[in-house]
Amino acid sequence: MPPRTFPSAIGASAVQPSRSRAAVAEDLRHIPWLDRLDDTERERVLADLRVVNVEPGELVCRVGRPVTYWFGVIDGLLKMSNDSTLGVPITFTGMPPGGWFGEGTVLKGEAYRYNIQALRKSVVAGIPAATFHWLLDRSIGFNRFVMNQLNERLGQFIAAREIDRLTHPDERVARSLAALFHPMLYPGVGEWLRITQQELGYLVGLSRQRVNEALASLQAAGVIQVEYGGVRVRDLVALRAYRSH
DNA sequence: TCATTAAGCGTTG
DNA sequence: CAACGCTTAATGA
Repeated sequence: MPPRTFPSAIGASAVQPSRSRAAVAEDLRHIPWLDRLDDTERERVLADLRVVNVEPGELVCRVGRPVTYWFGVIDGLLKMSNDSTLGVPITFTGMPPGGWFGEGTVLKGEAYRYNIQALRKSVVAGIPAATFHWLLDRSIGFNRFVMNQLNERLGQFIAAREIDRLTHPDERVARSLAALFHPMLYPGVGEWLRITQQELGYLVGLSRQRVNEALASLQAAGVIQVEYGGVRVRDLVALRAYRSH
């Protein structure tokens, strides 16, 4: 069975159940821009919002597909990558909880330029492109959120270029981790990031053993704490600036 | 030679 | 069962 994309995953909600009312209510608390809207705006968003469970490997959106939704990660972990049929598969970034993405594509009304795929069982929300534009046209708070998001992501982009230049695996892991702990882009993460060493390996481009070794170094340096099934930050600034010796 | 990796497998949470 | 640690053989600078 070919991987489903987000709209069809919604359409298949009879097969793959939507979230329960209680679960969705809990999900809403994890949407960082919702409290910037007025009552009218929030009412429309709640009417248009779709929240679905996504299985590991499932595609949330696919390169070349026309834009349909602006997406957010409620729970789980997604990865953004290029189209592997067009060349060497490259993972650009991971998308942890609290992250919203696709606004560049929605703004331009173009086709998606990346594949977004679930690395593990996740919960993904989306609002239709029309709703996104409607919010942009009337909510200053929403505009601020999107503008700030674009700005912060530009910083991530520069950081990613730096990571590419780093040769030492420990430093690459440190910077990549720091990016995932970004408090504004991924407010759902907090201090505790649920990510396996294997998943981190996929994102950074290293093997599981090497990631494990790097995490041990970072823990020895006191910047993180390695725990079962994830990582806890102790010192985000130091993690970002970590140098190996 | 040295660092790194994929794969397998036993252990642990 | 998922995540982790450990071992081994292969790879490449």
